[in-house]
Amino acid sequence: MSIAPIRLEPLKAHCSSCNLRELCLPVGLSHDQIGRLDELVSTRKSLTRGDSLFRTGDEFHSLYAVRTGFFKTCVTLEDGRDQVTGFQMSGELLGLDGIGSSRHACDAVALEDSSVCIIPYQQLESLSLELVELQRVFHKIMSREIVRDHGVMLLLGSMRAEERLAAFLLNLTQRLHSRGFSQRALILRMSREEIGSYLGLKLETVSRTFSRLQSDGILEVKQREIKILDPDALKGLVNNPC
Amino acid sequence: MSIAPIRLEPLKAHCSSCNLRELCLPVGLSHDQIGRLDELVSTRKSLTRGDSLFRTGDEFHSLYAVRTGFFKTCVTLEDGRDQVTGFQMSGELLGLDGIGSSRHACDAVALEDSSVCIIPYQQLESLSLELVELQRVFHKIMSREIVRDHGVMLLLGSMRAEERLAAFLLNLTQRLHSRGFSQRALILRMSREEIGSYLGLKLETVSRTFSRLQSDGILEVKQREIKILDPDALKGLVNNPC
DNA sequence: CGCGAGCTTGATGCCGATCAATGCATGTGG
DNA sequence: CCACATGCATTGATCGGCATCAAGCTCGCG
Repeated sequence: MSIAPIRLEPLKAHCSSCNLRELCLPVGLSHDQIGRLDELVSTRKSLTRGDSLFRTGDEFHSLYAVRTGFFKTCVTLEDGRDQVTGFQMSGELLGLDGIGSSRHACDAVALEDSSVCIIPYQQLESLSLELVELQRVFHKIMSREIVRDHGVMLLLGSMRAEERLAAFLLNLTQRLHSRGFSQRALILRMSREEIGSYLGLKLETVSRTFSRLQSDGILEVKQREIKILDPDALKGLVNNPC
Repeated sequence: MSIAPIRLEPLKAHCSSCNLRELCLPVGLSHDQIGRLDELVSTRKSLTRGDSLFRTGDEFHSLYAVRTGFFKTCVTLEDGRDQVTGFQMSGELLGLDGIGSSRHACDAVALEDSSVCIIPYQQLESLSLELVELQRVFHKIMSREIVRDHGVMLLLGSMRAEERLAAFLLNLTQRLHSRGFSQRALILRMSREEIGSYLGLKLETVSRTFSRLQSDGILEVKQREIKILDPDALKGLVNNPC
C-alpha cells in the first residue's frame, strides 16, 4: 500500500508565529508589522544535505531565511579553487549577494537537511517603502554583513592558524548560544576542509590545530563533536600575535 | 594685506551638476529624482592627507561619497594589528559599516588631500521611502560591497602573493579607467605597507613582488608610479594556482 | 646638505603546505 | 555478520613561500 506524502511544498510560513523572529528579518518589528511580512514570506523550501539553494550566476529573485539546518556560501575561481565565505544558521539571511547584479554571486549549499523561508525580493522592496522599520532593519542586516566580512578579512589577513580557529569556534558558539545552545559544546556541521577553506588554511592544518588545542587541554575533540574545556584560554588565543 | 579665504565650509554640493553622478549614489536616477537628492546632500567636507573621516566607535550619522582624493578603511585589533579593508576613490561610498550598530566599525583615512559629500543617513532613509529607485540603487551599492568583500576573502584565503598583487593592480586600474584614467599607468596613493595590509602580506613581500614583476617585463615600477607593460601577462597571473 | 620616511634587497628561519600513510566511522553487498 | 569500499580525520616527514631581521638606497624637504 502506498504512503501519502508527509510534506507538501510550498508550505505556508508565518513570521508572526515563528520562534526565530527575534533573530531574523522581523527583529524589532511590531506585531502588526510582522503581520504585513506574513503576506510576503509565504512559502518555504526544504533541502537535503548537499543541495544547492542557489548557484553563482543564477537569476536573483528572492532572499532566503534559514529556518532549520545549516548552510555554507562559497565563491569559486575559474581554476576550481574556492573559498567558503560564510556559514549560516537559523535566522540568518542568504542571497544578499544577488541584489547588486540581479544574479547570485556565490553558491549556497545545505550542510545538513535544512529548510528556508523564501522572501521575494521585489515584494520586500515594496513593503520596505511602507514600513520604515522594515527598511531600517534590512539596512542594518546588510551593514552587519559588511562588518562581519571585514572581520573575516582581518582574520585572513593577519591572524595565525591557532588564532583563526579559536576565533572561528568562539564565533560559532556565540551564535549557537543566542539560539539556545550550549556555550561549551557544539557539533560541527562542516568538514575540516570547509573549515580550512573559510579560514584560509589546509584541512591538515585545521586537524593539527584541533589536536594541539586538545593536547593543551583547551578543547576536547571527537571528530565533529567539540567541547570547550577552557573558554578563557580559547579567548586568550585571539588577539595574541605570538 | 590679508587675503580672503578661498573656500568656506560647509560648501554646497549638488548631485545634479556633479560629474560623478554616474559612478555614485545617483546612478540611474532621473533628473527630477537627483534634484530630490540635492536637498539632502547639501554639504561637503575637505580633508588633508592623513585626516580621519571617522574612526571606529564614532557615532554614525552620515554616509560619505568621495568627491576627490583617495581613502583607506581599516579595522584594528586590540593588540594593534590592523587590516586595511578597502581603498575608496571618487564616487565611492564610505560609512556603510556604521548602519548596523549606529557606530562606525572601522577607520576611514584620507590618503591624500580629499573632499567628500556628506549624506545624512536619516534623510537618506526618508527619501528612500519616497523614491523606490533610490532605495533600489542603495541596496545595490550595499550588495556590491558584500560581493566585493567576498572577492577579497577569496584573494586572502587562496591566492599567492604574486596573484594577489596582480589582482589588486587590475582592480585599481579598472576602477581608475572607468573614471577616465589610463588602463596602463597609475600612481599608487598608498604605501607598500598599506598595500601589504590589504593583501595580507608584509611590505617587504609587496616590494619584492613588484620587483619580480618588473624584472619579468610585466610592470615598470618607479616608487609609486606603476606602468603596466604587459596587461595580458598580468591578467594571466590571476587564477593560476602555480 | 643632512635628515628621515619609505622603499629595496639580502640572509635566514618558521609556519603552514604538501605528500603520504594510517586510522576511524559509516554503509553496502555477499 | 563479516568483508570491503568510501569518505573523512589524524599524524608524520619534508618542503617552500612568506615573514623576519638587517642593511643600504632613494627621494623629498627643512
